[in-house]
Amino acid sequence: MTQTARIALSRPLRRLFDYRIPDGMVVQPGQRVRIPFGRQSLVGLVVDTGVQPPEGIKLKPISAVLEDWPALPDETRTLLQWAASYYQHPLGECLFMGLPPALRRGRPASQPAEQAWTIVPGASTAPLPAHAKRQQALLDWLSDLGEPMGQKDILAAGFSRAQLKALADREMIREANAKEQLSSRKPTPVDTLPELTPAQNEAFGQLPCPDEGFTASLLYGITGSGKTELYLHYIERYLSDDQQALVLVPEINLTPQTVRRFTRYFGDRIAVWHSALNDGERLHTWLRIRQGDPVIVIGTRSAVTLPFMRLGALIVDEEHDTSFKQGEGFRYSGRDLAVYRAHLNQCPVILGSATPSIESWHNATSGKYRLIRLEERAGEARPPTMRLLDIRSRPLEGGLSPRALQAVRERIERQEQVLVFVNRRGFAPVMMCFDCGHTSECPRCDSRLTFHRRDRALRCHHCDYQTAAPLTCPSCDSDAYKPIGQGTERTEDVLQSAFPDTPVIRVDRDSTRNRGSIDRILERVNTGEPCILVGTQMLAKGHDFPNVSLVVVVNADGGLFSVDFRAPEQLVQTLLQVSGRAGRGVIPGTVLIQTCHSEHPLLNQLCDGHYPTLAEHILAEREALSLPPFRAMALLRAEAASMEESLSLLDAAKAQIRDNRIETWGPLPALIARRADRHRAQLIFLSDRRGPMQATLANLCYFLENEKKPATLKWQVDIDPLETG
DNA sequence: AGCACGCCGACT
DNA sequence: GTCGGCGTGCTC
Repeated sequence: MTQTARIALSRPLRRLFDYRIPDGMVVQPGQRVRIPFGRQSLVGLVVDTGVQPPEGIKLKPISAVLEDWPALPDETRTLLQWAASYYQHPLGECLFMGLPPALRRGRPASQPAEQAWTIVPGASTAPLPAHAKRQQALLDWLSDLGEPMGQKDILAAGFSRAQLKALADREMIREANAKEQLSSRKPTPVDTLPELTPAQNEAFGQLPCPDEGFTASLLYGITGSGKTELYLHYIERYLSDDQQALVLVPEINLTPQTVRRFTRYFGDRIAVWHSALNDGERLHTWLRIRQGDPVIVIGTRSAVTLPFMRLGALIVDEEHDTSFKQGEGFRYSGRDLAVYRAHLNQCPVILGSATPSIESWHNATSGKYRLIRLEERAGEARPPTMRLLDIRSRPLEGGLSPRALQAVRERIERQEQVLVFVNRRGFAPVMMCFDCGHTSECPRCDSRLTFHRRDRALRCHHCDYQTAAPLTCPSCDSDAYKPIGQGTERTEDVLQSAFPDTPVIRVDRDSTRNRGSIDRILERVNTGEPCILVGTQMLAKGHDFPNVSLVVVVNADGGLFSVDFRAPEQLVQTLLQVSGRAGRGVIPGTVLIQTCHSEHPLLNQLCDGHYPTLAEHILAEREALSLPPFRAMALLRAEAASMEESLSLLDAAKAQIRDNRIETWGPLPALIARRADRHRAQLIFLSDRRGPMQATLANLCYFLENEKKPATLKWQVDIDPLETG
């Protein structure tokens, strides 16, 4: 009987292809192979062997195996296969996510050893021409070191390739071999961990012991309670010297500061994984993990697909953060995959947050996860006082009420720092004509253009359209054509003129576009000098500003009356997170929340600062409406050149649903129906049971893929969507 | 996704 | 008369 293999390709195809295994070739699942496909030669991943190929097809043979071990180890492969069916995404694309780009392209799974140089014994005494000063300096330097030095470091020290070559030609230095390089690598010194506070110790005692196997825990720790210390201690205490660990963090939290904090205690065991790594760095780290080096990976969501061989613990920090869910393509949740991964590896997973997602809170309070509470701030810090400021019919300057400005003034006079938070969601500055009411709209989207004062540009935040802001109204030519609403720039200006001697630092996507700029800002704030930070979401996330004593929320109302069912959850999380930036040091913190709805129950509960109450409130609402987490939700989105095309595809999809356990809502045009000249609509699915829903969606994808339709008509499914607008 | 084959407009 | 536009069909 001929040997066969079922193979996945890095293509958006919802099917696999069978090949013949030539005599003498050994192939197992997870292995990389080279195969003929049509008239091209591709890299494939073996999914299964000994399969029954479809009838009437002549199998082509596998050309070669790329290595004799599986590039995807069993758990990683199982994880990605599960994810492919859960998220209805083509298996091949999912599996190839588990490979670094170099391996996807078929490059060898080995690392070219870094070129290093070492001195030839006795060479330092031999004479060099007197004019060869740099060569002499290099020779002396290497001689003093007495061990091999990487070429990168030599060049970084100011020497040139020419100087290296000259010395090599004189046979005074030579290339070091791998063994010499390895033995010369010194472990970085590590500090001992600071002691835990009594409250932290109490929580620590409740964390799962790894020999319990799989456990999922929610660590609910208020802002400033020191969750990171707990993670550090957990790894230190429970991870053995030969085990690997994964710490997932939101993109924004993976700053050099975070990494430094871990490296201080774990030295060379720390490896980072995020979108800014280049292909060489990715390959290097991937190989380290695949070889079973006892690394502790700090990474963003895609790190969950790394080929861990001896995973001992998983931590998801700020687990509520929406950046754990990929927003396009393979729309997976890194947090949810981490939980499944822990289950596969039979190891603990800890989800940490001061404002847990409603899903996780539900899992914890219903007993599916263990709930660990840490409700005391570490050190001297006390929770901040939160107050609502009603701004109905109050004069505002740059969005700030007189009372808020007065509060800022008091803090600055006391040499403290202030954070002004602009919740830009639905509150961006637009240009409006005060004579005819004209507002500038994007020609390609159903949205208004945002005014950027720096370069007097009008930009669309939903596509890449931009244009110079006209000086007079484009409709009636009136001079009364002015920006309205508050953006960070306007608030920044008002604050700067009110406090000319105090630095006003704006932190938003525009001011942090350059690499490392956020880090420079953080360092500046950490000097403790009085300053005013003005910014968006970015400021809400996990940073520690010990000298900030006042947080002003310019407008809290964006999420109060949204059509998106997750808006209240996200509003509460954002406001509590940003409030948590106040009073982390010894100075007590105050939070002022400006609102036009000071009687709103959600905002009033928020001022008690007690997240569990809010979470229970939101959960009760979700239950009443049979929304997640009480029912599973999925979304089918469509976009096309016209709304009719989008809606008719969704109608056809809806007609395919015969299972009465699945409820459908829609199809309806999206909140922003036209975006970059594409007309978007969506169909929502809800069900009590995940199984039937998954089966139905799989059939639906099969149907839609085989339905012939114009090339411009695109569709996608989103399981557990975060945005339903 | 590629990459082919295939059938209609402006060029040496 | 040809080069080339991208429509649709297939890849074990």
